[in-house]
Amino acid sequence: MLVEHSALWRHVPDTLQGYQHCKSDVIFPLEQGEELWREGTGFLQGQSPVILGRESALKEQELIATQHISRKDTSTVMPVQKSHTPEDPFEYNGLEEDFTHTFMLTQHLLTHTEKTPYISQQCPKSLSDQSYLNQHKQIHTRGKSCECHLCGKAFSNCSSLRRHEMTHTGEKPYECHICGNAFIQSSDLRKHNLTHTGEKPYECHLCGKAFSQSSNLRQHERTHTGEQPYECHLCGKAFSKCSALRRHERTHTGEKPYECHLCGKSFSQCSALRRHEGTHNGEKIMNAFSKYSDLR
DNA sequence: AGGTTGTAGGGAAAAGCCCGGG
DNA sequence: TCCCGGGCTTTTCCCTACAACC
Repeated sequence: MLVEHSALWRHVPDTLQGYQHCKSDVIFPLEQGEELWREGTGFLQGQSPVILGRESALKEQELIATQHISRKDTSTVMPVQKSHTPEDPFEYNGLEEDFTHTFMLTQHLLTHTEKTPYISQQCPKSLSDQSYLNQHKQIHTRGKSCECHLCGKAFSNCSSLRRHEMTHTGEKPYECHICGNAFIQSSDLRKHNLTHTGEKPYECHLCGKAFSQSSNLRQHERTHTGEQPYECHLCGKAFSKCSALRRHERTHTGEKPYECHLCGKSFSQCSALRRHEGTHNGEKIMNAFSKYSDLR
């Protein structure tokens, strides 16, 4: 099974994350051997060259990750898994070590690929990875004084850091009394509670449709505005949401991750597989019917 | 013509994480 | 410092429509 791109994407520092780029904007060019970053001309021109100046390292990283990362007890059919929990570790075949977070694994992988440490120009600190260094720079440039010792990310106050550190430790202090799901932040629990109450406080002013989360409303509003911020860099076709772009990109790559367990035929979309499986059900019914007829 | 498939539009639900303000 | 609300982002699953093909 291929590692999902989120493993790599999570590794991209915030200097990228504020941008309206689907992660495939970054990953796909890498797969095609393109440069994300060129001095003054890169498609993310104007951002820190830190990330994109190391496209070769990223390519190598993804290649290695693709070759070595496997999830324990993976299903061969399901293409993408939910986010990973501490109980759901990643395994690096090369060393047979478990990593509770994908980013830890990617960081670890870099220890095999990069030899030169990255030195902060503002302090004596040296870091094993340039994205760490990028995070670390915020301490000097943005007055962020609290730094995560695990990933290098910097925060303006230590309570933010403590909360962030829970993403590493797996600590989730806010638990739902109804279903037992736990969350790092109280606001996340409140958001979750709306799924139990059915409350939908966000209403579209154009059609009145209501949503439980503001982001779902925003997604919906694009159906009114026609906004399509996600563009395929191969054919130029644009989509209103990132997942639609990623689905579309499979038409270029030929990737068909959904396989029929009855006939082995593969499909690019889950719903296409399900529809196809219905044709087998029709066959089963016809077979049963003909057997019944034979008996009579 | 009808069945099957490829593709895309859009909805729904949910979760992870960060930021800024009180 | 902590809590809270808001915002951004992503993911998965689903249904459906339409066109093309066999």
